Amino acid sequence: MRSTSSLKLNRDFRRLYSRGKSAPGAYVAVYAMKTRRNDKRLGLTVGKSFGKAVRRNRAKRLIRESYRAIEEKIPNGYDFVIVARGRADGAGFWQIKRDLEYVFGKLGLK
RNA sequence: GCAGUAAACUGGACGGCCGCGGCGUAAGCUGAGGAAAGUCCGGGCUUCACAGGACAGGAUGCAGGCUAACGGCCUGCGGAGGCGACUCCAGGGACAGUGCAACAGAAAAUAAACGCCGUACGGUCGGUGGGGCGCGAGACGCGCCGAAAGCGACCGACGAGUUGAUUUCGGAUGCAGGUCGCCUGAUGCCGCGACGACGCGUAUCGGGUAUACGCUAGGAGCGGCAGAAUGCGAGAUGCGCCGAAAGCGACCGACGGUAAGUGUGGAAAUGUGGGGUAAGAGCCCACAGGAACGAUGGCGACUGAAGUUCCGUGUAAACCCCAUCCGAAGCAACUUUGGGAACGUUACGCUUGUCCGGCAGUUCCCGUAACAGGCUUGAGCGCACAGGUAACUGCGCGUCGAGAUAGAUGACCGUCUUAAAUGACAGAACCCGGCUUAUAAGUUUGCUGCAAGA
RNA sequence: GCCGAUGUGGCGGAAUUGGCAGACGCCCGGGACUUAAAAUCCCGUGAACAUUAAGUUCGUACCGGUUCGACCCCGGUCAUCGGCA
Repeated sequence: MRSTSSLKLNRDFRRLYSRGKSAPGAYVAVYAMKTRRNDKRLGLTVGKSFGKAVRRNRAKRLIRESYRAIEEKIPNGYDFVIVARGRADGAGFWQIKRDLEYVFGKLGLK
């Protein structure tokens, strides 16, 4: 992803959960927060209760691909955390992508 | 063809385009599995100064072989199951010792409670064609009513309870109406045994204190034997009371013998039949069963002819004994790069216990340390040949097939194979060998049984 | 990744040298008391079948094994919880 780096530290995730703006969708939930950087950072989370390793990897890949498809339309200067919800298990690529677009629209960042 | 059994394999292929990890200056090349899983075993590798000994602790447990090693694999042996192909088995030792075996049952591992048998033993009692007195005409069988007894069953009640079949006694009365070698006779033993349980078993039923059948406990009666007085002769019979010598019998107790029997139980001292005995017993005999020794064969587990000796359970996935093996920790190991503190010659430490021996700088804390190495060529994979029943081994040729570090494989399409491909189980984290578990659908081969055909 | 522990009614929690499973408490249901409720007292309560009554079978996370007999002993799965950095 050209203009996006990844979030890795636990304290970054904690800061977004407690102080970021959030919006739930059918399959994913997005936390967003403004930063003073001039690029974007993204963290992906799939909880352990979601399923075994194969299902969690599948969900992460679909979300990452969906994010890549709409990355150009999202402004810089933000951190995001995308959380996969339990219903996303078994969902197709188009469903995830439409839901992600809807959620980002809800946050007014599209 | 149907049914089965054993083994092996596949787990879609090719391409376009937008993205991701690794290698590479670049072009480009390459990128999850048969289980990558569970972490149940075994190793490599690394560190603990050296990796030494003993105990504790743990693991394994038929034989021979394979392997780096194993609790794995192969081939056999023994046992169990199957008509068979074949499958399954933690498969050493219970005469080294200790423990445990609830309930039921007389008794559960040191047998003896009941029973059976014996005794010139002790005690209690019984009945009797016997003796005395009195009454008196019926008796036997069947049916009715009531009571009692032993044997069983049941319960929100455990009781003078209810109930089942059986037996005995009594009562009222009805039916019926007997007998000549016969009547009385407590009781015991042997044999047969109508009937027969709500007990036990089997079958049926969706199920039941259901139904059916069988068996058993119980059991009138019949036959034989033992049993006290030389009974009686046409009413020989019946009932009540008194009385008790001898003999007989029963019960209780004592002493001894016995291991046949006793509804239980997973298991009761090997089973059946006969002899034998006071009663009994592998006490003896026949047949059958088991254990030890044993010729022969096999490297061995094992086999087990003839024969000899013997016959008190199970449990060691209870403690235990025997044999063999095991130093510990794990890539978050460890190596490399700082700062501070403490203790110092038997103190600390040597990676979960104890002791002995041995060693010399060791230990702790902080930087939520950093980032690099460890990190992928290895007991590797494929093919051919040779050895071996096989597991496996040797040798030759070819080949390189992920290496991430919040963690890379995804999206959209096309073509082909196909019943379907929109995928069943499932994602490497130092690396191997196994085991175990999950798995849609499909393919191939060997073998077995049945049926048919030639 | 490594190490360890636990699993018994609706809930907590007993039962162990291997011998009657569900003690005890809470919740729940029914009844008594009350005008009604609370509190209190009494009774019941694992599941299925059968209910007039008596009863039968299955049940200690799941699947096997050892044993006459398993919550307990052994092996294997599953789930949950805790610890190490």
